[in-house]
Amino acid sequence: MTRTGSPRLLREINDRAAIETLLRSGAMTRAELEEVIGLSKPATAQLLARLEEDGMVVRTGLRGGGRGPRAQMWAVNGGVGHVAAVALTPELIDVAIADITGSLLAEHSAPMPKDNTLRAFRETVQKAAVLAGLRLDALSHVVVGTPGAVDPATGHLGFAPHLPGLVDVDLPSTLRELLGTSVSIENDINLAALEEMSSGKAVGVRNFVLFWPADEIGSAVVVNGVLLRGVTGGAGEIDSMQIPGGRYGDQVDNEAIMALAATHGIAASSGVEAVAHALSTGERAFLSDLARRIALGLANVVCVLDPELVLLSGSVAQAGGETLCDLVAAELLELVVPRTPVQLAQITANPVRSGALHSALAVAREQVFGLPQRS
Amino acid sequence: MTRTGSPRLLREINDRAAIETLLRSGAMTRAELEEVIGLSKPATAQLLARLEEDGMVVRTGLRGGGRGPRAQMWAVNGGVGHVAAVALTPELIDVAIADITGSLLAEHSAPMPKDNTLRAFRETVQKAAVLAGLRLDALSHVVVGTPGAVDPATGHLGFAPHLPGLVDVDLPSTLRELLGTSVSIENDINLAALEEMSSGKAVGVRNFVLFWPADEIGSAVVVNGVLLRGVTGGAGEIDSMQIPGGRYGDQVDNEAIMALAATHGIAASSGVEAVAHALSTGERAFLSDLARRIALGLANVVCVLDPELVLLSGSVAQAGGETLCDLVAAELLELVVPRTPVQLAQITANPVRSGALHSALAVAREQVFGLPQRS
DNA sequence: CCCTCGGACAGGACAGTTTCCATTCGATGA
DNA sequence: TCATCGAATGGAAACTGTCCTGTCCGAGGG
Repeated sequence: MTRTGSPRLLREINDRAAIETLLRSGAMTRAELEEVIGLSKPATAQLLARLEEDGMVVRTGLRGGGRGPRAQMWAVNGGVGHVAAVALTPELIDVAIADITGSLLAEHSAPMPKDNTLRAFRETVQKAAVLAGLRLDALSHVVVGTPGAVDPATGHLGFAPHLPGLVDVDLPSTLRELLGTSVSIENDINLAALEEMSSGKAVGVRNFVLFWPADEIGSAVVVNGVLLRGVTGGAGEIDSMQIPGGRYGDQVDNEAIMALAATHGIAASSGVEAVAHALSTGERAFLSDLARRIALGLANVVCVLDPELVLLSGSVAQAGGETLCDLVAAELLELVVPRTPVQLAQITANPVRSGALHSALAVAREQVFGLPQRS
Repeated sequence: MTRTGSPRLLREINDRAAIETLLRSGAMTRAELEEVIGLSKPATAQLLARLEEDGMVVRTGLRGGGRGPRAQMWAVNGGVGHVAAVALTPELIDVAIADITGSLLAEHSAPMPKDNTLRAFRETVQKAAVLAGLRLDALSHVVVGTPGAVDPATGHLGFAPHLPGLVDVDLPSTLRELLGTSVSIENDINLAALEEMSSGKAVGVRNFVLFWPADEIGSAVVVNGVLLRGVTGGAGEIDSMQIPGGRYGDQVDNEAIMALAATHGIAASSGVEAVAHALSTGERAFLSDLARRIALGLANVVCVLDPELVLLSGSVAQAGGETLCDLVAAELLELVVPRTPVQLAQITANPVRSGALHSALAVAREQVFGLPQRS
């Protein structure tokens, strides 16, 4: 039940601390590592020697400049593990390969075919691996970011995935066999939230909600620094939330936004276009109405979670910019007691794939080093 | 940043494991303790001798019955710390005193006065302490359970507290000075959830929602085994949630339930009475309507959190019993994708004070033993 | 009377700390 | 320009702290 408590445990604790430090801060000298992990000189030296013996760390040159001899620099050996991150959309299969330190080794993408989806998936990942000089079985872990969510009980992809050939199967098992590696599947919005948390607006924020109005609406919930997935993988799937006027999804999805725009005399072929048009022409009434609708649903989320921050992301939010964001914040203030700040998400360049990469790194590091996940 | 990693750390780890085990399982012999914490016989003997020296553990008699010599029984010394749990309602100040092992030492309650609330509070707690043979400053920690929630930023009690004399002050600081001890204030529904989690229907459930329709409605949210409080202390305050028909609170509070009952020809002086009456006369239509209203709000909570379980508690839910519970579950199934089970809460005897006691014990144990965890 | 179990002691293994020494190389001053 | 100093690196030996294995003794029950 409880930990063993033998001296061996100390080794593990210190080894993990050292590798974690080297991963977080990059290459450093033995003296710097001492400082961070709090071990003495001989202990740190032995630790590094042992990890080098095991191939876990490598020497990466000498540091010059200061007084005294040039200090040996140490870094985690990237070769001990590799990961793949895949962003799946109805249009594209987008793959990135990195080593365990997080260095990007290769990128490759291919259009999503009409059929033979699985085969195309495998070939695209394999091509990316080859570009990185790897075989598929060299991948420690693969994270696939996709619309919809996987129910852990069944492995089926639920919540309107729009991905032909990937429904009604146990997707994690299927992909695991297809690639011959450990695979996990994560909701795309969740991954975007992960990315905001590690290098966007939500750095250091332990409780926030990322709201994503696009073709489909959805959200990601982070509680105590951990992504909330839900028992059936459906946490944050607020499309079916009931607000005054009916289902939330029916009021802020693409069609609803276009319809709302039409009532304000704005003709547009998509919600994004309508918002962009309204913004450029200074049509505030439409944006206010839209903001009120968005805020109605957000208010319910804020009631339940009382988060530190609400982030708006996705194409519609980005089109609306700070203007829409401020309008939503003002409407939200009228509806709920907490004065939750609303901000635009920061990451715009492929947040899903970046988040998948972070997620894959966390899993692979746990596999290879036994590290519990950290950001 | 990272832990020191010296051999001394092992001591701490093992000491904590031993005390945690003794707290969880009660008195035991050295051999039994060995088994649980995984130390050898001499190490465990030394550990106990050292803890006895420090006054942390005591010998509690000998175990007989088996072969061989009678083994010494060891237990945590309850005298190293004491806690108080207070349940505050508009009617009553209800205090319990326990030692750090959780043994109840004294109970005492007094009616809530119209004014001089703070003085009455202090005197009631002090009386309880005296009954337990203690002075106020012997209390390691006091947890006060109350309607409403404390905003950590201001210390003010928000969300309709109904407690005269306790609003518009920095309540934690005020009470801390009043008692001269460490005090924390916790929402009553949150404490009820804590109690369900430690000895009710939610044992082992890491993600659930406790819904509490009574005079006021509210809920508690547990995520990853941790109570979610929210930045302003307002997590779970779903009273102001917007559902079709308006504010959730206006549709399922006491008055709304009576009004709804009236439309079904049921005259009652309270919501509880209306529900009880409907149940005894087999008036299903009213209960169905009520269940639908309740489920509408719950559906939104389930959308956001996708919990493993929804518990219904509070007087109205208890009056409705399994019948109402099943009706709510059925309605919920129509509204959301996840098939979240809905159950009646189990703890009916003063769940708030019991939860406060657990909470206070957790804090005091961390103070006294440095234990990071909750049992 | 013997077997079993609790308690205690001794020797050894493992991990890390302290202390000391040799080496290197920029900085300082003659 | 060159010698010297001092700071920083790398390594080795001796010591401390913690726990484990093995052994022994004595007290009870069967």
